[in-house]
Amino acid sequence: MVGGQRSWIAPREEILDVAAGLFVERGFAATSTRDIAEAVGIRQASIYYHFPSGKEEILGDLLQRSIRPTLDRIEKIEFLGAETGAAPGVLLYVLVVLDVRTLARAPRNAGVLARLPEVQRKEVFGPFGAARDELKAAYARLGTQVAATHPNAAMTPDSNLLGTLLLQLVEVVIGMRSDGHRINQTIEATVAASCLRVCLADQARIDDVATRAVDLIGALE
Amino acid sequence: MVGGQRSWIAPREEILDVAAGLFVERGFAATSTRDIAEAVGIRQASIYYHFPSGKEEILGDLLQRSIRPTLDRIEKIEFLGAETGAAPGVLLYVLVVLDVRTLARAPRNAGVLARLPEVQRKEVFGPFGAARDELKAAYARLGTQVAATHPNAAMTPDSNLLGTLLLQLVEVVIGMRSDGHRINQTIEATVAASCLRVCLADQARIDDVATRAVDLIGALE
DNA sequence: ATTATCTATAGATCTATAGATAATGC
DNA sequence: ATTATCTATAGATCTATAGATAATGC
Repeated sequence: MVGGQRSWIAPREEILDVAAGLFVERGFAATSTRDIAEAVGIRQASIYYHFPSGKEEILGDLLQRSIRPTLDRIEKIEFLGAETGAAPGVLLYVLVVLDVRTLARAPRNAGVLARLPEVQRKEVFGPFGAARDELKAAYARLGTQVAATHPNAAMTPDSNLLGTLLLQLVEVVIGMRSDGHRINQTIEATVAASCLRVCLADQARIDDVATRAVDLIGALE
Repeated sequence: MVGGQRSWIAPREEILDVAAGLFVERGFAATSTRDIAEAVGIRQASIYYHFPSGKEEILGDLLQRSIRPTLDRIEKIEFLGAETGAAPGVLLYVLVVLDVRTLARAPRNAGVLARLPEVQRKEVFGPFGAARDELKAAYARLGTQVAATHPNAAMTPDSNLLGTLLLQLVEVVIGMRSDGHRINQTIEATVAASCLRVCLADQARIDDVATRAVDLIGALE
């Protein structure tokens, strides 16, 4: 098999890509295995050769792929923080910009998948939920550290809530992409600055952090 | 018909309530008219007596009900701003707290419905999307006014983006409710303060605004 | 022998309509 | 006559499996 020519895509990959597009646009339950097969150009039953458990297996794979780079990044950033002694504000800024960028570049706007009702509900997707909780916890840790240095640290939100707010801000780009916006550097920087503001940082500190974040972003991307 | 006893609910209302719960939990496409009927305790075909167009009509009704009080509120608040000369920060704070409270109290966490893929996609729900754009525009107006009074107003995000960020922050409570959290006054206040921070407000101003917002919130609720 | 497709199909849905039934209102 | 339900059902899906086919690899 394995036809030659130009731009050959492994069939499993093509199914994943096409299914991602349909799941994002129509939702999981509203997308049939036949819809996916037709969009790929194969027969409905052939889906089961690559994904014996059907649609759920496809979505499970997509979720895992979408969260993996983000989890790796947390480790790198927190290691880099311990290593170089970079300020928590810088680390948070870096994490936000890179996560925003990942969401902005994800094929088919795959970030939408995390919000599908089936993902919240079916236990098959439990591992994804756990990974997302890790990400939220990282935002909570970094955010709390940033706020702790503020003179009026008594106003810092509860750490869990702060993590939730920060992740919520980052994920604004998912909806923006759905609405047809292109995510540019201005948007990246605004989201990152907004995250720092929610952590009580003032403008002077944000300017300083943004400057110092540039190199780290370049190094980690 | 119209049986007496205690706590009678109009059948149409009961269908709406039960369907809201199922749509929120499983999604639209994954909820069949039979699921709804069984949960209500009637036969599948009887749904069509109350909603001749089926599921879409049910969801359409639910969306309209969920956005209506919010749109009314915008008018009231902006009228009240012109009337009393209240500072834009106070108006924004009031709007955020009341919207958070509405989402927190919505039966079945109906705020989730707005994010269902079918709502974004099907043109039947266009009016709801338009209403939501109005809400976003109100956040953009108020947020921009708040930021304009800041000494470094040059750092204000683009108005559209600011509106999107503020609405995104407010809607954090939808996800929190899905995760089983109860939304208390601390959370309300934190979300509202976070919105003001994104609009460049410092802690002193937030404290002042929060104090002055109390009466307006009471008056409008 | 393995890989990757196909055809065909059972069995289980799901939507929406036609028409019956029964109670209440006028 | 109107309201609100019911039974029954056609017609259209949709999933997942069985088994055939054909190409490639050893």
